[in-house]
Amino acid sequence: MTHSKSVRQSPGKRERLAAAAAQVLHEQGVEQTTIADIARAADVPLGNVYYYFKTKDQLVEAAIDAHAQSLRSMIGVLDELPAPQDRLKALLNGWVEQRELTARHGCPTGTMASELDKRADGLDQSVAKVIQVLLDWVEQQFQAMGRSDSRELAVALIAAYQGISLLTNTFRDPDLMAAEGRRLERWIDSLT
Amino acid sequence: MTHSKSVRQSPGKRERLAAAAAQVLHEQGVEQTTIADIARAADVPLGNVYYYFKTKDQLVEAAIDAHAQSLRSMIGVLDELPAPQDRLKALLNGWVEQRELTARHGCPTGTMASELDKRADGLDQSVAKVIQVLLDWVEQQFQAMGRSDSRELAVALIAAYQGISLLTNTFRDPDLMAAEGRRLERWIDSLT
Amino acid sequence: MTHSKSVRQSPGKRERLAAAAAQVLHEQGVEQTTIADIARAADVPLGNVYYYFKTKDQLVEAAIDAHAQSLRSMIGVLDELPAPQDRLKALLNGWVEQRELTARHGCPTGTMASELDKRADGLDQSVAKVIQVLLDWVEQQFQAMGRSDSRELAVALIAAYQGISLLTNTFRDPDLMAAEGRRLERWIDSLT
Amino acid sequence: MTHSKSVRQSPGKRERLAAAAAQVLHEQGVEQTTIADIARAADVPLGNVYYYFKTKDQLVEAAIDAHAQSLRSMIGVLDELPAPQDRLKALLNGWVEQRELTARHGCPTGTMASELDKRADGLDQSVAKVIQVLLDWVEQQFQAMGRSDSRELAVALIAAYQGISLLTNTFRDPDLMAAEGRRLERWIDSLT
DNA sequence: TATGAATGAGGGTTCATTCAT
DNA sequence: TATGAATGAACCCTCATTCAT
Repeated sequence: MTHSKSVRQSPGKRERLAAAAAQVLHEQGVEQTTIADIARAADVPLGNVYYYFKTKDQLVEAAIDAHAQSLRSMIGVLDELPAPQDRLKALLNGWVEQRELTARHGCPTGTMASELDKRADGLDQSVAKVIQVLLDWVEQQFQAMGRSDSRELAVALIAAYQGISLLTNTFRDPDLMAAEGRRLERWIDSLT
Repeated sequence: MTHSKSVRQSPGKRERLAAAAAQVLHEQGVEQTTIADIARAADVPLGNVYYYFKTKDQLVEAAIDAHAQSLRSMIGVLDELPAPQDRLKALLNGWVEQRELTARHGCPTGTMASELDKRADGLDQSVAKVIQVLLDWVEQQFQAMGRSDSRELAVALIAAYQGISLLTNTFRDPDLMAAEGRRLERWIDSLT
Repeated sequence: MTHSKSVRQSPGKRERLAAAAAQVLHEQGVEQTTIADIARAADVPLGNVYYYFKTKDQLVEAAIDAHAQSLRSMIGVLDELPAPQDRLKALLNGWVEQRELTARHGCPTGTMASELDKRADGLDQSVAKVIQVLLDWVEQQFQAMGRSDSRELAVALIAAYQGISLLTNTFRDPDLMAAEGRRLERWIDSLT
Repeated sequence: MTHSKSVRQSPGKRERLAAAAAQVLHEQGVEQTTIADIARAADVPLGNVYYYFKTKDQLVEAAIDAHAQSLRSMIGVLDELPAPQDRLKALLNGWVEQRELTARHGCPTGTMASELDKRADGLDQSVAKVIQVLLDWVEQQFQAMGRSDSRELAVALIAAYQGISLLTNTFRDPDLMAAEGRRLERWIDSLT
């Protein structure tokens, strides 16, 4: 946000850093990742990183923001679909499509939530907000389907995704995600 | 199990360290926990830790073993119950009873699986095995209930637990676990 | 004085920087002050500072010069007074009037002399010269008062001021300066 | 204090570090001194320093304590003298004897007070306390001499010392201290 | 076995200075 | 001249691991 007007600087360097942070932090975890790792991934000299982000935490925050952003854009696409059931199934579809990545590193938001919870800073709240956004959206879909227990169903769906992501990752088996995706699809159909 | 032959050494010091490791690692996460933390929690002098565990990884392994052990003993208790449905519901019950702890630190095994996956060592495989044991047991119950899709159902149940643990922890809301527990109970009933 | 020929450049920017340096360095000390601090205080872009001053040392030098300048102008005012005793008492007066600032940050010249002595560069000599100027002027006053021990008395007076500045600052008590000012006034009266 | 009982450790390492800190910080100033400098001066491996002092600030505090300690012992010696005038003159004597060191680095306590004042931490208060001790002791001597203005005189004497230390250091001229010492001796004699 | 102490390899961060425009 | 950005050397501090007794 802050530097968006400046034209002099290598364009999008801040964004490049945020994107690199999002990727590397997902792959290696927050604690295992050094600022030098992120700098290298973004092809930015180490010292220069601090021009854009004053602390490692701010880089983590930026990575979370990046995930939030891609979540919002995904939701934007899903909202194009007319029927709420189809929106939810499209969401499932996206998850299943990402199963290889998930098998390797887990759900980006979920692993971060898990790891950041162990720390004193407020970053865990930032991740919580991201998940909340998705939760709210899913709830709306169930509501649109006429379910009065929409909240509970939304929690169940997100939990199912987070849980299968963890198993997919732990066993490094993308098929787990695929199978659970099909099961959840049937479950959604059964709710109408 | 390990070292059961050596009787000479200070009784249970190794076990005390393993137990302390299990607890502290759950509370703080692997990366955030120093050997000194564990030594202090076990009331063992720092230097002495290395007599029992040559590396930090071995301590982590011992903590995983401790979790495996308590899982086995839990399974032992559950197996007393005659009906597989009741066994599964008792399992659910245990999860719900632990919801406060889960809200604070997540599922011990799940958070470790998530964190250890980011590391190069083979510790992630150790956690995977622990989860595998539970998975297999749940599968057996579904099989005993006459379900041919027992594996898929087992995966779904464990995933649901792992996922709701993560949400419970992220939002620090034990009620999430309670509600999902009730929902899963109904789901199990519906499978007969 | 310096650069008075160049008229083209943004008027007084160099002076603004020197003045800002003098103030901020007094408030924060040389080591605690970054070039960015001075740039901000002078409302000059960081990079631009280096157009006027090639190194931090040169900025410090400029700050010292600024203090020298204000010392010279003060002496100019004092010299208007006809009697040397009155000139010295007016000097005391000025010190006492600044006691609040001194309580907060000490004597600008004294604290710099103290800090710069610890460094390898020749800046300590620059501060020494400033103090020398004052010392010489005070000596002249005592000489005009007919004292043959004028040098010793001058040293004593400046030392008393530097010392009480340090105590005033250390204990953050401006009253110390006020009381010592009165005492020194009586002392001067006693010398005639 | 804390480690005084332990016999295993290289005896007095903590003290060696504190002494080295006191010396090096006096010579180079707080900001100019790195922990590595102190470690080298004490012949202690860098990392090991942190076993005894958790932060640089604690090392500075230890150095201040060392100065306080030597002040106390000096006072102990002076108190042996029967007459308060002689005690004060002996104090002066000690200052004059140290004039070479003072010319090179200033008064250890004074320069620290000056430098630490610029920092946010509470270390300045620690130095203030040290000076306070000396101030109180000097005041007692003047009181014993029957002076009702003992506090003011004490402040004046300490200020004179601090000030002449600064000048002695700034001009690197130990004779300044010597001359002022003689002058203050006469002054004390004149007060009886 | 037990224990305080020692070691050293990183990691995060700061900042004077330089660069490119 | 003006300016945001880039660079890299240093510094403080942590911690797994080893040592000496």
